[in-house]
Amino acid sequence: MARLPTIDDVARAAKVSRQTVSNVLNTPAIVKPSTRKRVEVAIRKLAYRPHASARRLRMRKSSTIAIRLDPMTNGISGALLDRFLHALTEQADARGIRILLFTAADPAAEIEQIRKLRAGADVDAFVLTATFHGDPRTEWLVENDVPFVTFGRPWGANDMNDPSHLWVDVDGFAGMREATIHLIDEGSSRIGFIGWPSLSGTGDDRRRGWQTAVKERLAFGDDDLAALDLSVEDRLEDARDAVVALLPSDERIDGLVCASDTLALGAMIAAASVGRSDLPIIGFDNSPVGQAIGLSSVDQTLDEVAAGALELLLGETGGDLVHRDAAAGNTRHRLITPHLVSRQPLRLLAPDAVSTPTATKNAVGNHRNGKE
Amino acid sequence: MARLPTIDDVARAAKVSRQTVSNVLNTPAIVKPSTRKRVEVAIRKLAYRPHASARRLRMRKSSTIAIRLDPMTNGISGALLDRFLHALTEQADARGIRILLFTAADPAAEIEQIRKLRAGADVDAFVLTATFHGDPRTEWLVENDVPFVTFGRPWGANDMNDPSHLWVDVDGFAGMREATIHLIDEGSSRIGFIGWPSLSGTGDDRRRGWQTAVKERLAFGDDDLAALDLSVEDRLEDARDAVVALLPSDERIDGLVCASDTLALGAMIAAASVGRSDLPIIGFDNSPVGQAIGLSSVDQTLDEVAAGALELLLGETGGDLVHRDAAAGNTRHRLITPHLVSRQPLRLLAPDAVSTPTATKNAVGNHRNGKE
DNA sequence: TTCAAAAGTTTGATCGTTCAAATCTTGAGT
DNA sequence: ACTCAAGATTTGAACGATCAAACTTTTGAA
Repeated sequence: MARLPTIDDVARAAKVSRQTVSNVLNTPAIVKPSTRKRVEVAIRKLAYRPHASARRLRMRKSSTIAIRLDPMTNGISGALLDRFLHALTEQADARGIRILLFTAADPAAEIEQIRKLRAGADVDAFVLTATFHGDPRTEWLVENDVPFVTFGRPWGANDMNDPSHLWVDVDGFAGMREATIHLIDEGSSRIGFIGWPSLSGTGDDRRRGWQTAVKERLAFGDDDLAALDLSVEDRLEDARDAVVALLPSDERIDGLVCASDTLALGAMIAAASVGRSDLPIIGFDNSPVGQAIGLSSVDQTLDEVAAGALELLLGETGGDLVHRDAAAGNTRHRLITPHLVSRQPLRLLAPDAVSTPTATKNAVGNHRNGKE
Repeated sequence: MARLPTIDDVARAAKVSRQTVSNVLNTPAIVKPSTRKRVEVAIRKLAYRPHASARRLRMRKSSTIAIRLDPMTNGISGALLDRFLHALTEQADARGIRILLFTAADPAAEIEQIRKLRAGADVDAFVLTATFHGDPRTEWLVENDVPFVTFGRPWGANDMNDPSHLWVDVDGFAGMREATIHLIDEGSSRIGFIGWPSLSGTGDDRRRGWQTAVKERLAFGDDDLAALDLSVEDRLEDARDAVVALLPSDERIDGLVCASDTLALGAMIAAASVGRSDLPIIGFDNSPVGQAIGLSSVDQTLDEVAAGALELLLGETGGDLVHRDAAAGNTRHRLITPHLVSRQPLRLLAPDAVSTPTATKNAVGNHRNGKE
C-alpha cells in the first residue's frame, strides 16, 4: 500500500493551501463555500484522514480517555465494571472519544501508569473505578491537575463536595429502599438484610436504604434492625451459611434484600436448603447470573452512569475537555437512581454438601486448574 | 502545572545534545557509560517522559492495538469476550502495548472505524473477534495490508491456512471430547449433546468432539448420534424446553454435554423439572454463572489465547510489530486446548411456570425497564 | 609519532498538523 | 475611481521526537 495521503496531498489536488484544507476540516464556516466544496471532493477522492498523532502533537490533546482494567474478574458481580466499560465505550464513541485500557497492580503502579500516559499526551482524562476512602490516586490527580472522574463517591465526608473531584455514583440508598418497599407492597412484613461488613461506604449506603424502609413502613425497632442485619464478605458460600443460620432462628422472616447478587444467590440456595424456597429475595446489580436464574435485582443503569461521567468531563455535548474550573456553576457530580427489575425466580435445591463448602469445587484436567 | 519537560530540557540539564538523550532512551549501548549516567540522572530529576505522539509521528507506529467492544452483553456466555479482553490487556501491558477500544454497529462500520484509526496512526494492529464465514472484514484487512489477528478460525476451507490470516482459536473439538470422555469415565454410557444449529463452525467443531468420543468409547451408531443430538439457539429457555422433551423420550440417558454454559444451565433446569436433578451435565466456557452454580464446564484458557494472539502479531517477546511476511517459517496460527473444570453442582428445582416461559420476566419500576 | 578505523556525539532535516501573522481579494460607502 | 474594512487564503514557525549524515574524540596498529 502506498503512503497515506497527507493534508498537503489534498491541498495540491484541490489547488489550495494546507491551511485551507485544515480549515475545511476544523472551521468550515470561515471557508468560502465554493472552495470548501472543491476541498471536500479532494478529501473524498484521496480518502484522506487526518493523522491523529500529528494533530495531537500540535494541539496537545488526544480525544482519548483511559481506564484501568483489572486482571481478575471477581466472580458474579465482577462483570459490573465490564458492563460499565461497554456503556462507556459506546457513549464515548458517539462523542468521537476513544477509550484506552491499561492495567496496574496497585494504586502506586496506577499512578505511575497515569503519569506515563499523561506525559505522552496519549490521554486527556481518566476514569477511575473502585475508589476507596483516602484513595491516594484521587489526591495525586487533583494535585497534578490531571482531569478525571470517578465512578464511585469519595466517601470521606468533606471530599464529597470537593469541587475539584468529579464523580458519578449509583444511589444505593434509593435502590435498596425501593427494593424493600416493593417486598412490603407484595406482602412481606419482616424483611432481613444481607450486606457487607461496615467498612465499605457503598455497603453502608445500601444498608441504610433497607433500614429506612423497614423503619418507616414496618415500624422496626433497633432490636429488629440488629437481629435481621447480616454482614458477610461478598462470597456466595458465606451468604449461604449465614442465611442457613438466620432463617431457623426467626420463623417470621418473609423477605430478604441483599447488597449484591452474589449474596442474593447464596441466600436463595440457603432458603431452599432449609425448606423456604418460596422466600422472596432481591439482589443488587442485576448481573447476568441473576438474569439467568430469575433473581429480582436492583439494576444500576450503567448507561446513565457512563453518560454522566462523560458529561462531567466533556460537557453536555462536545468532545472537548472542559476544564474543571470552567464548569463553575454546574454540578460536580451525578447521583444515578437505580431501579428494581422484578423476576419470577427459579427455585433452588441445595446440594448435599452444604456443610462442607470447601469441597464444592475441585479442578480436573491435566494442565491447570480453573482460576476465578 | 508547568509545561512538561521535553527531550531538549533533559539535554540542556545533562549538557549533551538531543540525540544523545534519545540514544540513552532507545539504544543505550552506543552511549558512553559516563555520559549515559549523567543523562539518566537528568531524566530522573526532571521526571521526563517521552512524548508519545511526537514519537509516533516520527516513527509511524503507535504501540497500540485496537479491538472492538460490542455494545450489548448477550447474557451468560457474553462475558467470554470480556474475559478475553482482560487477559489481552494484561498480556499487552507486559509488552508495553496498549489496548484501544472502539465500537461499530456492523462490519461496514467497523471497517470504516479501522480505516480511521489506521490512518491516524493511532493503532498498529487489530484484534478481531466473532469472525464468521466469508467475513468481509478479514478480506478488507488483508487487501489493505493492515496487520491483524483473529480470535476464531476462518471457517472457510482454504482460508484456514491462508498465510496472510493470523488466527488463534480454542480447540472446541478437543474440549468437548475431553468432557464427554470424563462423563464416560465417571460411569455414563448414554450421553446426549445440546448444541447450536449447524451454521456455526464453532458449534460443529464442538459437536464433532462429542461424536468422536461416543463413537470411539461407547460404540454409538448413526441412529444413536441422531437421537441424542439436539440443536437449539443459544438461549436458556430453548435449551430447557428441548431437554424437557428429550429426557422422557429416552430413560437411559445418563449424561449431557452442551456447547455453552447457557445451554447447560437450561439443561440443568430441565433435568430438575422432570425429576432428573442428578443428571451429570457439562457446559462450555466456564462462565461466572457456571462457577457460581457449580456447573462443570470446559474452560477456554483465555490467557493462552491472548498470549497467542500477541505472539502472532508481535513475535515471541518484543513489542514491535512483526510483518506478517517476515514471520515466514513460523506457524500462522495457534490452536489452544481447553480443559475441563469439574464441579459439584447445585441441584435446581424448576419454577411452576416452566410451561409459560415468556411470563418469567417482567420489569417493575417507574422509569424504565431493565435491558438485557 | 602517525594515521586510519572505530566509537561517541552533534547538527540539520523531517514526520503531519495547527497557530499566528502576513498577504491577497472582495465589496460597500463616498 | 479610491479607501478601508471585512473576508478569504497563504506562508512561516512550532509541536517533540528520530533518522541520516557530519563532525569530533578515542583506540590500536604500523
